[in-house]
Amino acid sequence: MTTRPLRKDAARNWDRIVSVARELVDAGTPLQLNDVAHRAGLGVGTVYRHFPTAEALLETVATPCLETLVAHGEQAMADPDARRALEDFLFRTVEAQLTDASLPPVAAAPTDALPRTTELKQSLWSIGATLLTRAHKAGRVRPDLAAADVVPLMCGIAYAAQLHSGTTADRVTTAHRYLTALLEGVRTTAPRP
Amino acid sequence: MTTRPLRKDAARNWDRIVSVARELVDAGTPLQLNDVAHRAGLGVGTVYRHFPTAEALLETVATPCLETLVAHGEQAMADPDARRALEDFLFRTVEAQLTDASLPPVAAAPTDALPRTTELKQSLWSIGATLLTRAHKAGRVRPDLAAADVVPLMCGIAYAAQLHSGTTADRVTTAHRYLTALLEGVRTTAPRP
DNA sequence: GCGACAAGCGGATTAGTTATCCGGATCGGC
DNA sequence: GCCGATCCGGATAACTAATCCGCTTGTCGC
Repeated sequence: MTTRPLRKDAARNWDRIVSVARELVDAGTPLQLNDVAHRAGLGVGTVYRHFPTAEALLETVATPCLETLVAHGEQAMADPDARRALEDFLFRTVEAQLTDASLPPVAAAPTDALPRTTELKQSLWSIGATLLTRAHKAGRVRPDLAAADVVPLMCGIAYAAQLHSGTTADRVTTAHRYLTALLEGVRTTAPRP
Repeated sequence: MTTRPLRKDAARNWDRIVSVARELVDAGTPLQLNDVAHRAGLGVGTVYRHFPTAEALLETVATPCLETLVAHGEQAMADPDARRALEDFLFRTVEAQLTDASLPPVAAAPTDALPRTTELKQSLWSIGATLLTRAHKAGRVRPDLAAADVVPLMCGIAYAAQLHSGTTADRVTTAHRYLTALLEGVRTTAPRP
């Protein structure tokens, strides 16, 4: 059931489109397929054939980042320190959203254009759940938070940090602060005065 | 410098437009001025004259809620318990955003269409800052959070809760949980085990 | 009341955006 | 180098946003 590889020219165009889209995303410009086509030096039809909607293109742009996040998450599950594993994963998730503008809309969308996206999002979701459960079982966090809260909270924190003016680095710092405060609120040991 | 009152028919149309817009917002429909005009039984020109952009109309719809929030905030400043005053204010702010769909976009917008909106947002901002400072001075919260963090965090929490499926009431509960965890993370006294 | 003029109305029309469709070009296997 | 499958391109249709101006209506002085 593996679909045959694209014809050479089609593959080349696909790459061009995605790379133009990546640039636009990084520049903060909203993706408009006609615009992408023009910038890639291609006909509009070509772009619409490869990506029926702007969401599909955006998800394609976001895919590598999601894959990286999943990889890091799986790595974190090997960490013997359950609390640290959770924290690392959460921090990475938030940071990625601030660093890559393609992630927040993809993460927040209730429904996906590409099956692959759904797959990756589910992986992230379950990694978060596993890490949280593990930290909880190890007695390192209180049970105030449920597995279903992890991803939304990360999106929320990224969103909050995004509202601040300043550089991306500033926002990452801010998000880190928020995340720390939140984690402090769910830890089992009392903080030092 | 007070601008003369609207002519009677103009005032009536203004009301109609705002009330139609309110209904659309409550229904979760994005505001389209042509659509609003049609539903209000008015010409498009009439709507565009009163509200040059969809943002202006949305802000007008949101204004009463913002005013209520400001009023509650000012009331909270009279509470002798600094910590409780802060919590009340924060909770109300988050709840309002989940209850009224006009608030989140207005709160998050970096720039406003109406001067009145800017005014109200600044009030909210400074109320939050005051309450936080007061709670801090009373030794009830740690200085991890700055005044500039209050509003973005409330937006972020509302955003996170919004990502959950379920009824509005469910989301309010969820948001409350998030806010509690966050506040727990910045309190000065150690939580009970 | 009535006239005159400012204020407001309406919706046809223009500008801008999104998406489709199909005749023609290109590729790759033979 | 031929042929069919695959893919391209951009004209065009469909939809949405915003403007403009001739006509109507309310208000105010008499």
